[in-house]
Amino acid sequence: MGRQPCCDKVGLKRGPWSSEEDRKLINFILNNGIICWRTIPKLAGLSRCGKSCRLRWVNYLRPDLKRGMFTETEEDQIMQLHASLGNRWAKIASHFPGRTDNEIKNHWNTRIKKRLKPTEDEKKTQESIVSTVLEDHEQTSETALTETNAQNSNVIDGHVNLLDVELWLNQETIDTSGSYSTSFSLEDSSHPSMGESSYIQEDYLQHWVDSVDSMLSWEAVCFSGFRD
DNA sequence: AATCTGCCCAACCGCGTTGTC
DNA sequence: AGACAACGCGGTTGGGCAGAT
Repeated sequence: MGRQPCCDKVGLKRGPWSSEEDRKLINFILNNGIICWRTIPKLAGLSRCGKSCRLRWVNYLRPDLKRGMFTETEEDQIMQLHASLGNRWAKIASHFPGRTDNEIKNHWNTRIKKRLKPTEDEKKTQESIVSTVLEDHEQTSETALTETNAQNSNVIDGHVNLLDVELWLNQETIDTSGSYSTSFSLEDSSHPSMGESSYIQEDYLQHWVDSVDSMLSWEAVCFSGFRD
């Protein structure tokens, strides 16, 4: 029925990546670039599927990744973007150079979502607002439907598009809480794409390789310490 | 000190999309 | 046109960790 797994699981390693595997993947990509994810593990000497390699590179090893806590400004921007884009994490991430979709998604699910979770009182208020809106919409739409075909209306067979209501409610919350500005504008991302990676200065790249190397050797010391 | 509980996040899974033949 | 392969994305899982009991 469904699609076959991207690779047969036999003989392929899964789970957390070791520092040795990271080193192999980094070295390979730095020397050869990314041509075809499916062939990379074989050529780089890794017992992983291409998908796993891609994920590891994109979410963890990429040189332009910005790690660490999200600032309040970033959180506010994420909330704004989520209100307009929904769960399109890749789109949202494209507005944050150095942040990955996975990182933003995790942050949203573990932190921001809780921050936005309404209290019981707020829930009741929202529910009453929704029912009022629904009633109003039904009344006005009935009139409208008899007068016109209302083809572009948000009301389909008498039902309001709930997504619009939700967006509207979000907007309401944002406006009244004053926690973030409504004059937010989306900036063009200066995030370098993979195709542009060749423009990265050589000394910058070298600096990064050095830092990754030291990080990996530090990890190696830690891991061997644990093993001992 | 041992156990439990909840949180965080890296990694995986499966589906949709896109490209190629 | 459709079959297939590869990639990209969003949802979900599970292991490690910290704090609570």
